[in-house]
Amino acid sequence: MKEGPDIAQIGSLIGDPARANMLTALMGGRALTATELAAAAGVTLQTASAHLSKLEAGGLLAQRKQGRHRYFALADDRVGKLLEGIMGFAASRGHLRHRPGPKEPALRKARICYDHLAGDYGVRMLDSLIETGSISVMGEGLSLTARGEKHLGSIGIDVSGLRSNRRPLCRSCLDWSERRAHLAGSLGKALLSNFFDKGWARRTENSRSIFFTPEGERRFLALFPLEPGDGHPQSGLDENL
Amino acid sequence: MKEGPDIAQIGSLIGDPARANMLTALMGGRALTATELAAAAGVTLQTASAHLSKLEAGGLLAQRKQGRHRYFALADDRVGKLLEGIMGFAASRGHLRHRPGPKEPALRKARICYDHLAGDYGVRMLDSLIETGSISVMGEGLSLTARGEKHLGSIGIDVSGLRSNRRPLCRSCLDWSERRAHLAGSLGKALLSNFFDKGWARRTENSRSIFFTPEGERRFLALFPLEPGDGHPQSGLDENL
DNA sequence: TTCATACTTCGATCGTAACCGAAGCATCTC
DNA sequence: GAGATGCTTCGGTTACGATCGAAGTATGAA
Repeated sequence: MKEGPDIAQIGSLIGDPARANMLTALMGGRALTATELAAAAGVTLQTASAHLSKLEAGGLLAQRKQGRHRYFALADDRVGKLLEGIMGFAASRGHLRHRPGPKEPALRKARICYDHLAGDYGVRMLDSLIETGSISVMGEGLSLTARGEKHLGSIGIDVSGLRSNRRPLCRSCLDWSERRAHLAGSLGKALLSNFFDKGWARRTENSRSIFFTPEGERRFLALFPLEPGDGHPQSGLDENL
Repeated sequence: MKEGPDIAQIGSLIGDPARANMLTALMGGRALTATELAAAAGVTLQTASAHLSKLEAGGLLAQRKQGRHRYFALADDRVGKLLEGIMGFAASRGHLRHRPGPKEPALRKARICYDHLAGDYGVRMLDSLIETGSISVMGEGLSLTARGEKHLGSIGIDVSGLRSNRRPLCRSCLDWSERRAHLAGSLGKALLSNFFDKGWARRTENSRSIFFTPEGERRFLALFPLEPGDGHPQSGLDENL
């Protein structure tokens, strides 16, 4: 039969638990050293080294040498999208890896998805942007309105600068915990960076979850209000789970 | 670390060559028996049976008993989308499973992707629909215009009937061979069925490729004309590889 | 009932890949 | 230079899962 691309190869790359743990850790968006990834995967350094070689040879990872450290990161955002897609599918089938632990709620509330905000807060942000007319929904796609450009400009997002980027401005990304869409693309990245810069939120160690300060949380919720009782303004974006 | 859904489990399901062959064969859209799938995977019936049990337990396959046959199919179109996504990724990394063989050109020209048309012809069809104003592109999404509804109605597609369906009407699907988008969704399915019903094209045995009759090919190309020299009318849809 | 077909289950084999200890190489610090 | 840290390579063990032969079950045909 031998038809089409070899899905078995990348399946087996993702299929090993140690490698899957590494990839999941790297979904946090920042580059990690081999030692950190070994800890994340729960294996020794030698084993991790072998896994990392395979992942790199398979085109999933990129590495950058820096002094005596070797930093690994996802090769590009297509890898992130692929992984989030598989996560969404796995979540929909109930293949959760764990009994819900103490870190689970934080992860569902706000986490990083490659480079943008996901989880309850991520979904809320997109919902609010749509509800207030900053982003319009067209079929499966999203586009920033003139009103939205002004709105985001007022909080310090340089939209025209982002437009010159090759990467799409708005993109929807299916959230595995909420099973609805959140905002990806260069705008999604810029918004999350903005929150970090302002000190509203920060990354947490060893986890994809994002910690909001009380003040940051207050400001975030005020900036992205939601009409009470109207939980699902995203027409056509949440049907695919 | 143990965060999020278990991507390793579904990765390992897809990661075995025999199972990957089975899934690829089932991307053809029709249900196959265990014996047929064993042949497709190149393993004995006992081995195939074990694989099919795992795939079903993992939620990738659904089975239907019919007499003494047991038919297997992809569980739903989300599985198809997941697989096509992985195929697209694998193709972009050059993980082709084979040296290009004799069946390869036919597969690139026209093939079935779960239930709709893919390959060169699939991409052409969407390009033409966009160029003639039947479908409009909005960000990453697609929507059928009033003009398009009339146009397709004239060839026997009942668009209003499709709209009542829960499944989205238009959806773009990334084509692994062309690396551009083709039309999925209920409309994509309806169009391919229409071609089959009219006798323009038919499925081929043991392959995902679609055979067009000379007459059908002529009609198809006439129905979906393309401005010469304008190869890439899809703005924003082909950037993601 | 008898036979054939379609498939599953059992049991055993076998190959591969994950794994780690130990040693080796590279880079930084002092 | 000496020592420490970060990582890779080598070699050998081990465990898991893919595989198939043989036997067992279910459905249909004669």
